[in-house]
Amino acid sequence: MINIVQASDHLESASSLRELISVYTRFLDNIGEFHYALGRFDRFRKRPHDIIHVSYPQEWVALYTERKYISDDPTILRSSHTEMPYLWHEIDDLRPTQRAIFAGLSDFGIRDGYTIPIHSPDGMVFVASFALRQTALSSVERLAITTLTTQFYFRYRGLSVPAPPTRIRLSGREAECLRWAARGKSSWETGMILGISESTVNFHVKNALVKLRCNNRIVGVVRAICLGLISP
Amino acid sequence: MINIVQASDHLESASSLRELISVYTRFLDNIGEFHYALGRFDRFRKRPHDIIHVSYPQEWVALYTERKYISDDPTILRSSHTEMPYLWHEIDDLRPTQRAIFAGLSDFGIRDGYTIPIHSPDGMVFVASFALRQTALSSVERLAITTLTTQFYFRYRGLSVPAPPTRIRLSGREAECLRWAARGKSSWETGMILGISESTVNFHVKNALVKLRCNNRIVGVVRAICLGLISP
DNA sequence: CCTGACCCTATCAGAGCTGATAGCTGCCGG
DNA sequence: CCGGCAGCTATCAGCTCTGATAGGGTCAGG
Repeated sequence: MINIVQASDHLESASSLRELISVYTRFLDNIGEFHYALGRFDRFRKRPHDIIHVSYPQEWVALYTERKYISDDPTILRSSHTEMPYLWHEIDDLRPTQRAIFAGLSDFGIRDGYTIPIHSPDGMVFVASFALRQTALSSVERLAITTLTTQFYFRYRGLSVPAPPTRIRLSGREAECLRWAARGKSSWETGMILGISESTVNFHVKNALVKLRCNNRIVGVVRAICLGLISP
Repeated sequence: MINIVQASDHLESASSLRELISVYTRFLDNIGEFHYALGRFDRFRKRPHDIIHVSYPQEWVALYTERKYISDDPTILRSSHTEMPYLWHEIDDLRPTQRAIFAGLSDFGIRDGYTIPIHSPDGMVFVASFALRQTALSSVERLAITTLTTQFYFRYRGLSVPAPPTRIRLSGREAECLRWAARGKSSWETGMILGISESTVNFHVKNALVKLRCNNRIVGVVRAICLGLISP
């Protein structure tokens, strides 16, 4: 059995993606024998944003790509609806096309698997899938994989984006006007509520939009909410 | 140091929320001495959906409630923007009202803390905060807390009754049109993107607005995002 | 005292959205 | 085979927002 503390330390001190992956896979290989795939997806459009690492058989990857399985992959689909790790056999209600994917996998001796999804607030999902050959995973192995993968993900995220330096600040009025817009009030109504004129409301909203770098109040409101500058 | 494997086993076999919390807190108390608070929130409206467990000083809880700190709590705010655990001193750009919260905490000897957010795809966030007294957390302790808390969360979610799925269902076109509106596209532009006419886009958006029971697309977009029907 | 940040007001043309109304197709299940 | 639903198209009047421009004010800090 691997030493999770040690593994975590190694992951945390990785200074490049390449190194991170090599540390991760090395520890993973000590847990058991399986193929795995790590990627990041948009939860709504199923397109992969980032394929981080794949150790599936070459032929399977080719088939998967060729047949565009990604748009129907039940593991990715389920991952976009849940934040809980799951075993593949727990997935029910498969469409025929999805059955075909699992059938294809069984040609490679893969009967089951384990997937860990991690959701970001921006709608992205990190999906780590582990394809099992013969043996099922013990609860200890699941714990090790989950912990290792979580730590991997944290380090991966720390390494990948140097954090967007978005320090946008709205003035009190700007935030207020946007807030009422977010609640469905027109500029005139907001003016009534705040006791100022409609033009002033428009003025504040427009200044807010400039700060938020967008050109209509819909995106403005969405962005302000996402940035925590206003709440719905 | 605690045995994580053992702790995880105990958490997994808990058969009630009460038991789960008692197992969790027992193991947690072996790691170190700190107050903690576990809750689940709506990422947009900051209202707590569920306060699972709080071990903060009684007086602080009273003060927190009385002064409605929850709507300005920097740890909750940050948790709704990130899926990464963080130490409280890493939070910068505090508003005066937020400074007041931390100042209030320091009266209880709390100088720093550690928070773990876990996001669900439906826009809920589980937030686990650990208020540290004197000593900082070692990386081993952080790992233990994070692993323990993650396992706790999984079991907690497994135990809690699955929430009734949202009644509102948008058709593919409706969601698509709203999605593009949320990204700042006008009806005409959306029409170009989807290869349909501007009037059709307006038609779909309006139908979506009826379903979402609101009368302009700004609230429509906000609500659809809150309900997890589209992503920002 | 000057600068910068914030706040307030206004006007106007043109683009964009809302709300009501009317009618088309194709598909699915009862 | 019909009804219902999803999808698509259209028109039109009236309201709302956008973008540019041009003024007014307070207040704090250098």
